[in-house]
Amino acid sequence: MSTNFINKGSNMTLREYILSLSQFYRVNIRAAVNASELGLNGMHVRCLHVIANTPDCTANCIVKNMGRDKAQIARLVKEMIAKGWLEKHPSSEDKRSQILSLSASGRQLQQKISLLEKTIENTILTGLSEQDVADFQRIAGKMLDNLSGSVS
Amino acid sequence: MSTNFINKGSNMTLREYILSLSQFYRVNIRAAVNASELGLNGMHVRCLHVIANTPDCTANCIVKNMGRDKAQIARLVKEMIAKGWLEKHPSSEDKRSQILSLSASGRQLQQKISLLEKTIENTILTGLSEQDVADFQRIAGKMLDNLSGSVS
DNA sequence: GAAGTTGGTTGACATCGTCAACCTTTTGAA
DNA sequence: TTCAAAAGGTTGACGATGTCAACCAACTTC
Repeated sequence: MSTNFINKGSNMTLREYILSLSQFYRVNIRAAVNASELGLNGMHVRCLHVIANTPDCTANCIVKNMGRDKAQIARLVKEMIAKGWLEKHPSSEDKRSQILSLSASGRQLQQKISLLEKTIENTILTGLSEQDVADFQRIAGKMLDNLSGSVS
Repeated sequence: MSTNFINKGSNMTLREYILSLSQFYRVNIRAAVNASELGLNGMHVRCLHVIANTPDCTANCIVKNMGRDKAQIARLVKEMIAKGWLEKHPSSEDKRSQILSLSASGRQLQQKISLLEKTIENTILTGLSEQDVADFQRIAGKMLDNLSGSVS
C-alpha cells in the first residue's frame, strides 16, 4: 500500500493515469461545452458522436456503442429528436427500427463540438512528439485489446 | 468528420482512446468487485482509495480529490462509517473536521480491491514491454500536466 | 472584535439509470 | 412451413445519484 501512497507525478499507478486522464478530459470538455451554451449534456454529446460516425445508425447501435440501457437511449433519442437535432427514417432492413441521422442543426452542433474537442486535443498534445502520440495510440490500443478480451 | 468515420483500431482518435480505456477499465473493475460480492459501489471504492492514500484525511480532502459535492461526500462517508468500513477521530488542527481512516474491515476491503485491480492491471499489461509502460506513463503524465494547466 | 470564509450536516428536489412489461417484427429450430 | 423464442423499441415505475440551499460552528482576515 505504501507504494501507492505518494500520489505525485511519476509514482502514479497505471489505474490512476487511466482514470485521471479521462476525468480531466471530461472536466475540460464539459466546461467547454457549457461555456459555449449549446444546451448539451454529456449524453447528448456522446450520442451525436455515435450517430455522426455510424452508417445507418439505429437506437440499438447507440445502445451497443455506449453500453447503455435501451430505455435510456430511447428517451435520449426521443429528447434529441424533439430538440430538432436528430431525424429518423424507417429502416428498409427491419421494420422495428428507425434510421437516425443528424439534422442540419444537429450537424452544426456536432461541428461545434468537434472544434472544442480539437482545441482540447491540441492542449493535450502540447510538448509531445509525433512519435509520442503514435506510441500512446499503439500502447493504448494494445491495452484496449487486452481489456476487451481481444475481441475488439 | 469522415476521418473519424472508421472507428476500428489504429484510426481511433485520441479522445476515443482516452475515454474507451477508462470505460473498459471501469467495466472490468465493476464486474470484478460485483463478482466478489463485497457490497461496494464505485463511489465506495474511490473513497476507500482516497482515505487509504491520504494522511490525515478529512471529508474535505475527499471532496477535493474526487471533485464531488460536499453533501454527497458527507452522505457517502456517513454510510461507510455505518457499514463499519471507516472510523473517524477529532482533528487536532481544526475542530470542524474529523480525521477519517479505514477500520480493520475497511482495510480488508481495500486489500481485496487492490488484488482485483492488480489482476486487471496484469491483463492490461499483457504483451507490453517495460519500455512501453514507462512510455505510456511518461506520455500520459505529460497529457495530464497539459490538461490540468501545468499546476499539477 | 467583527465580518467573511470554510468544513460539515441535512433538507429538498432534479437528474440519471435500471428493470419490467408490452407490442411488433424477425429469427431460427423443428 | 409453422411457431416459439429472440430482438428492437416504447413507456411506466422506481431506485440511485447528484446538486443546490440553508444552517451552524469554527476558522481566518482585516
